[in-house]
Amino acid sequence: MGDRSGSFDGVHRRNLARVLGLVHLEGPLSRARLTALTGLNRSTIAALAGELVELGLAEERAPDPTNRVGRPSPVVAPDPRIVAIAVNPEVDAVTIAAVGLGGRIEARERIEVDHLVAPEETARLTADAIGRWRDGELRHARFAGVGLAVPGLVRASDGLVRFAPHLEWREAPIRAFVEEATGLPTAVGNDASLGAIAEHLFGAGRGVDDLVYLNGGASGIGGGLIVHGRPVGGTSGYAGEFGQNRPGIASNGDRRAAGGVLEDEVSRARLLDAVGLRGADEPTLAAAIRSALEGPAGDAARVADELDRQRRILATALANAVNVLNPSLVILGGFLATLADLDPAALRAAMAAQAMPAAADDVDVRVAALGEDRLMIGAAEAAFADLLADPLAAAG
Amino acid sequence: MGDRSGSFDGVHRRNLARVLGLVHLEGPLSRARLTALTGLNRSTIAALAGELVELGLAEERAPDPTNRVGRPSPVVAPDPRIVAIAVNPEVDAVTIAAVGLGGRIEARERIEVDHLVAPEETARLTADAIGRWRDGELRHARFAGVGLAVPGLVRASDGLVRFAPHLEWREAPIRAFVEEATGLPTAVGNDASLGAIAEHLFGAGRGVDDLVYLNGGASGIGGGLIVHGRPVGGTSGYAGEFGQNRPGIASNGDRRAAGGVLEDEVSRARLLDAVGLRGADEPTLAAAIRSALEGPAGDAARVADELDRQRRILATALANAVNVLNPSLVILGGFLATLADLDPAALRAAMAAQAMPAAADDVDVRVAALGEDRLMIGAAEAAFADLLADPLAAAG
DNA sequence: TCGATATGCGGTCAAGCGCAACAAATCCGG
DNA sequence: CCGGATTTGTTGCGCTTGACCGCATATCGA
Repeated sequence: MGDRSGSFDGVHRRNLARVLGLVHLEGPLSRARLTALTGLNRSTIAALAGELVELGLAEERAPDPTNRVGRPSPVVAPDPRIVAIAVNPEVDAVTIAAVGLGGRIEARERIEVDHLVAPEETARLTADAIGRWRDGELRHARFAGVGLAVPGLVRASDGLVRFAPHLEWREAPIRAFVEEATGLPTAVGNDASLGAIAEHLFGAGRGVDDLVYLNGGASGIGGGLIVHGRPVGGTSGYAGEFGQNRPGIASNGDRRAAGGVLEDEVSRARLLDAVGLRGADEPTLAAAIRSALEGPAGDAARVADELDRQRRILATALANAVNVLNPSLVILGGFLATLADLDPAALRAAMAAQAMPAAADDVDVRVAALGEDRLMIGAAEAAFADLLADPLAAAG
Repeated sequence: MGDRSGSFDGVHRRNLARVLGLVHLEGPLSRARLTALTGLNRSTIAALAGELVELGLAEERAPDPTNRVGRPSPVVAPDPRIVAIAVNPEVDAVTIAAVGLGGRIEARERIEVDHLVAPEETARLTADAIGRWRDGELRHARFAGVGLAVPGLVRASDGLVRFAPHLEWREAPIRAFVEEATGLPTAVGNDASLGAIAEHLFGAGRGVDDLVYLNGGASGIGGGLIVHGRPVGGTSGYAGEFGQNRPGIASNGDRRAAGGVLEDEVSRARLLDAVGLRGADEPTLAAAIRSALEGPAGDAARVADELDRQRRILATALANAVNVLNPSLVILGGFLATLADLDPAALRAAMAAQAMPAAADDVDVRVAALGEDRLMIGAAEAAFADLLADPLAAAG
């Protein structure tokens, strides 16, 4: 029963976490604003802020010049020296970044590889990058931990990658490898789930407590859920695998001949195919689709058909999620954002037609906001989680 | 900002709620057991228990005779005089019950009606029942509130029934009606969602923090989710409408000609049809199916086919939910329980075949445990919610 | 009957937050 | 340029609450 939540100690820790969490999420805040946001007393906020400064987690600055009467309030900001290391191994590269407590990317490296990286190699690359930064541009930084965004199934309890098809990792104890190599506490998560967390905290889903996030990548469709303002992991942390779902009803009689799942039907590869590309980044693909739609009639019709087909199937999947979860927001990233952007009204209408009217009325569909920083921010968030949950235990 | 969660007051209230919640959920507990379960000090538990007794929410009894050494510890039990009124309007009857804090049904009435009850009439029937009980068998009871389990879409914020197709209620402010008629604080919820809560707290889902509940009734398929140990309502409280989902992939080419949703394909009416019945309770239906399967070969094959078809479609819907939510348990109630019981292995296998292997491995499929008391218990839980969340505010 | 175990009870202690009074910093109007 | 109004930081005090300690008490087993 080590939680101590019923005791004074618990209150103090919670309040400390609350203040740190606020400056982490909202950026620098005046003490006055913190008293208003937390409901705590001025004197309490002063004490808590002082304690965070002493722990090296926050800093207090001179008040911002404001044009209002009254004594100016000092500004509490996350200590810029606290950073987390975010790592995202992919098929063609490993991206490593140092992310500050405030959410800023302090440093970033994309290490191109000409072979599939093994888990051990990923750990080594991470340790190397940390070493370089420790001696160089981040000489004064304190490294809070490492967060990995892995494109595959990750068991939350021990950070084991059950299966990452494109990296060809199986039952890889990546957390252990990275902790061993770096000496830092490490968190591991599914890339799409971490993307959902990032969008929820800093992106298109700010302040929204119930949302569904779907991301379309080259490797398939992943996603994540936020319920009650908290990320949903499920029992083992596998939650959010929308790509494996089967939307739409099987036509009567046939025993589900085509075993197609969502990510077989709604796929980036099919879009590339339709416009005759072989690998392109998202803007290129979007531009190619747009120009194809305005090109020769035959091509245009074929591309429009494929877009329409994918949009309808995606709409069914979204409608299913909306019926079950009644979210206030659906966020689409990757090529799903492209698909949505090409005709937002059509997607919305198709979804509304298949979801319960009441639930469909509540839901907003938006495009992801964070771009290529998303996974770095999500992974850093995972790395910061312990610190933010209990600053005293993690930094004291 | 009236939550006071950061202050001592907050600690005290939380601890009080914790102790009351434990005796509510687990039944009578010795003070010694409470200290172990909460991690609080002996003296603290003694004080909290005393306070609950003074508030009239609990009672302390002489120690149970135990065969262990040491001084026996007094037993803390929920005060049997505290009751909630649970109401479930249906097409052919309104069921009203008085449920004790311990979860026991203290009184119950099923009022048959020969017409569809209006919301106002439901409120009146509830007030009448309370009046009779107040003067009669529950003379000494304290009524904590009213909980309604409505077979339809309920907006959580104000207890408005958006649409209850079988009752033909539309935009019915049932909460206001019942509060007006009874003078008691009233909570309203969807019947299946409340059933999920009941099964989670007292039934097949005890102690399970991530579960999916699906109930098959005459009117369709409803459900509820528990995530992080908390019921999921969504933005407006509509969450859990699995019946409106479309499982299975549309066969290529055709534009989803059959617009069938889950509850069109997996339905009690079709099962009744298959065995040639016209309305029967669940045991009768189950018996009819079993005997049909052992009857003439032609009939048996037809019934088996229909069972198989429904089972496959249900399995797809379950697999979708398992992929997205990674629950540790799926609970099936109503005719879905019958469907599962007839061949549990087949259902499980069909689900596992369509879900991600890792997620499918984690999940257990069980049949609901509470029977006809389920909705009464769920509705009572909704009525007790305020009291359990903050005993001081609600009873002081 | 006595020792071991476990609990209740009362008192003391420490910790955390709210509160109130005072001081400081800013704006505004004359 | 000055004084009042306003807002907020600072400081010391007091209240509340739960932990801890010592002692009394209750039960069981030898």
